[in-house]
Amino acid sequence: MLDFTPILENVNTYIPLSKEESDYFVSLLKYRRLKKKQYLLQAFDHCKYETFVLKGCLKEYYTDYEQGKDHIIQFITEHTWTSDVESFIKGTPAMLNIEALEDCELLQIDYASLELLFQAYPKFERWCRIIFQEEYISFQNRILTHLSKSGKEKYLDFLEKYPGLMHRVPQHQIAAYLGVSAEFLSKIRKQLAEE
Amino acid sequence: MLDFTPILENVNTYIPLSKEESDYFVSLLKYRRLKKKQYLLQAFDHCKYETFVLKGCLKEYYTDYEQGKDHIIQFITEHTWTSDVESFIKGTPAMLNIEALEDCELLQIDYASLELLFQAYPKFERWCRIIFQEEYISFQNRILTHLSKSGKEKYLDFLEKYPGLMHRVPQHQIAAYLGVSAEFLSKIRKQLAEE
DNA sequence: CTTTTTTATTGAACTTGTTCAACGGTTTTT
DNA sequence: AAAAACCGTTGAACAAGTTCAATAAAAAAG
Repeated sequence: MLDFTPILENVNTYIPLSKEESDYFVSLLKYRRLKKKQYLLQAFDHCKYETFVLKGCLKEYYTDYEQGKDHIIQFITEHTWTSDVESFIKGTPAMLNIEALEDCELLQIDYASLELLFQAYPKFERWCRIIFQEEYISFQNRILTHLSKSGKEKYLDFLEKYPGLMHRVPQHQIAAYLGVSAEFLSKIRKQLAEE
Repeated sequence: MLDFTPILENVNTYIPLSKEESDYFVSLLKYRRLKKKQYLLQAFDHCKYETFVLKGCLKEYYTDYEQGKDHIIQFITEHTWTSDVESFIKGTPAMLNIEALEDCELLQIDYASLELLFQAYPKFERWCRIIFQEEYISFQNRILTHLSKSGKEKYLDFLEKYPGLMHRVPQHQIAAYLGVSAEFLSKIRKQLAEE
């Protein structure tokens, strides 16, 4: 039997839900599993779902075909949401890939269901607004980091902000998140170890 | 007499408003002028307003005291919104400065008024949610740019995305937005001119 | 258990971008 | 009208980060 506690807690942090509201919300969710290396979303497809991670870890990234390089926008771990927002909302082809780095358990809601939810209980608009505000703030901080910090500083910040992720994700992918080459990250770590 | 057309159009893009809703919204707004070089917000103050720009141009930036450098998050021009979102919502001290680059005319709404508005007409939550979604997408693209592009490419992208701003804002501030030194931007421009 | 694939490290040569200092030309301010 | 502050450019020396190629270790697949 499926445990909806984590997702309900996630919503309840921002808007208190009645039994009726919780039940309706839960009735719109679909359960899905994904094995390591499988795609939740591929670039150029239409992103049909907002996805909540119950278990596992994924990466959301952009592939630059000219350079032949991946750039990681975000790692997505337990109890957070992911989607290609623009594709989800506007129905345009996705720009991003989302791929499982571990076996995952997920809950998904599609666009039509979300609109039903908003119409039935407008307070969910508020919840969604607050989620986006939070993500906006964290993207803003990420931009500041890129504007002002060296590779070494970005790496140290990452360790503080996402403790444990370093041992869960291959190092060259951390590099693709920080915006440095895999080789350079290796040299940063060597230098830090020598201190 | 004040012209509320631009701000009402801005809202109406996302949610259609009745006369009553428009009137109530407008009644909550305060008009304000700012001269060039004046602050709309200073770091460590509390950001009390969301601000809509009727006329003029501002910069939103973070001052790194260790390095003694400013890093520009965004230029804000006509018909867009600005605030230090985290400070506005959570009441914490602002991290950012917002300063007029030209004489400005502004409309402002404070936190209490915005909550009144949300309670009176929940559809404004939707509007606010969509605004944040849009800004989220544009921040995401900015991060991708920083992950994948050289100084020259970032500059060319900037010219395309914000035509005219180059001639409205001092060049060294464009550099502080792009994340390169003022001298290097000058060299990029020289190189482009020679082609 | 063996093969293949993925991952991390290292060094050398190279590229991109920074720093510093100097200069001349505008704007502002007084 | 003079002085001060601001702005953009340039060159030389330097620092940060990339690329490429080689190597070894670890993990996944057969």
